[in-house]
Amino acid sequence: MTDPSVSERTAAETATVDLPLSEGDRLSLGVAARLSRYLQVLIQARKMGRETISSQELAEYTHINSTQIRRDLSGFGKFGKRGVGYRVESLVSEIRKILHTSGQHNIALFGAGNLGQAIASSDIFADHGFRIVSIFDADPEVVGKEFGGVPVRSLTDLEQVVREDEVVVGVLAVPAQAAQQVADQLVEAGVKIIFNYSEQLLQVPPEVTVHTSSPAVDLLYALYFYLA
Amino acid sequence: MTDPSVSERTAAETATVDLPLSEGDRLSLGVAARLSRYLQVLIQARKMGRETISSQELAEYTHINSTQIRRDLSGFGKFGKRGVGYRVESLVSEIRKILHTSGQHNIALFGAGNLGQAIASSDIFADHGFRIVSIFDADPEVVGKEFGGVPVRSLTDLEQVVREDEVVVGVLAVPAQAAQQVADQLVEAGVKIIFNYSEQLLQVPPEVTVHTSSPAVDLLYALYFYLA
DNA sequence: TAGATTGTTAATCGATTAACAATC
DNA sequence: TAGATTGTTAATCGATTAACAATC
Repeated sequence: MTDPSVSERTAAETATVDLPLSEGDRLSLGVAARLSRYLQVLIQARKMGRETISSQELAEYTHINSTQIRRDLSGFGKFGKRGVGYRVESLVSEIRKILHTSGQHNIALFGAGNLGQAIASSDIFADHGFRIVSIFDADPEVVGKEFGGVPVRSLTDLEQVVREDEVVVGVLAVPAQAAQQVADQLVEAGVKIIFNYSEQLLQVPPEVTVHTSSPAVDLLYALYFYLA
Repeated sequence: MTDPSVSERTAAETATVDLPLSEGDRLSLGVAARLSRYLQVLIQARKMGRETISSQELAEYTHINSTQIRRDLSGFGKFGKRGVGYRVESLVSEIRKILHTSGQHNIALFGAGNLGQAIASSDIFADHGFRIVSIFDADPEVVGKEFGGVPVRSLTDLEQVVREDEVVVGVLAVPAQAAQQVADQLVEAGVKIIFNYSEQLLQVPPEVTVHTSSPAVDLLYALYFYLA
């Protein structure tokens, strides 16, 4: 609807439609997904001390065509310098503004097993502005411990933590057979985004978004192009 | 190029072009990605004892439009039954045939820390026909141990294992600062697909595919639609 | 039969790409 | 200046969707 590339328009229509996206507009699924991926690379490039980056380099790391990257970005402003590229630091903040994710967001982690501990002690979420406020585990033995500086609590505290710490995302690193029950409790507590690392297919109301992580599926996909 | 939906064709062209994809054709990136995701849901549905599934149900779990699912599948044959849906078991094997991934594929895992152990002891890869033949770790303390029945070996054995066990994928669950070095060794050994769980941006030759896992990016994306 | 769901068409929308002028 | 890279156009290709006949 706000795509400037649509052909077969009258001149009059084009004049109004080809304007850049105004702040209030909602991004298309594709644009939001791509901007998120640019951000991933930019954050890491910044860590490595890079000051500028070209659309060509972004293309290599994201596997997204460089023309499309420039096109995506130029829809929101002139962020680059011809002959130079984009300033990493400023592009990070521009994309965060566009995605409305400049702030800090709180998440709750479920499961203090190997995967839960790996997540808690990595800074993969922290780098993108997510703070793990609590780890929940069903095992009384681990409740009270800490991983990556985050305390492990009992599932009975779930609703209170969600409310008091304004948790917007629940990350499930629990066994498949426990996943649905935790999801139900998260839905009950009002959480609208569930990130599922278990293999369980989760049943949730339509207003709740479930993202199921699927490394094996990603592998199958990569493998196809290797085999074909 | 083999898309049956392209309009504006002459009748004569249509007659030859609208045929289903022949076995030798290479799938488009999009189709291959979607088929992989159908497979993920089907495998899990089968685990749960489901015998049939409708395009509508597949749509709910994959967030892919149900018409597109039917369209994707009907390009390869008439797999469904009107009024009933698709037989889970047979659809699994049909999609595996299309993706050329009916066989067993060997992978090597790098890093025996929390994440490595979590991967080794889950059956997320096994469910999709991937076998972890070896875990590699730089720490001599853990070399010789086993996780999920898979032995931990020294990185010096890398080339030999890749050759003898026909490893096609390397999965990196190592700290960011160790990732590039392992990637270099994998490239050296001839591995063409690297699955990167570290945050490191990897430099590899063009014939090697790197997939970098990015849970935080997926979260940012989900969050955008929650906030907007 | 009645209800459900596939397979398919037709129309529109968004993604992709090559090409290149503008400009740092 | 010369080289590099953005911003933008124009054309094509693939994805998306509604709708519905076919049929289980």
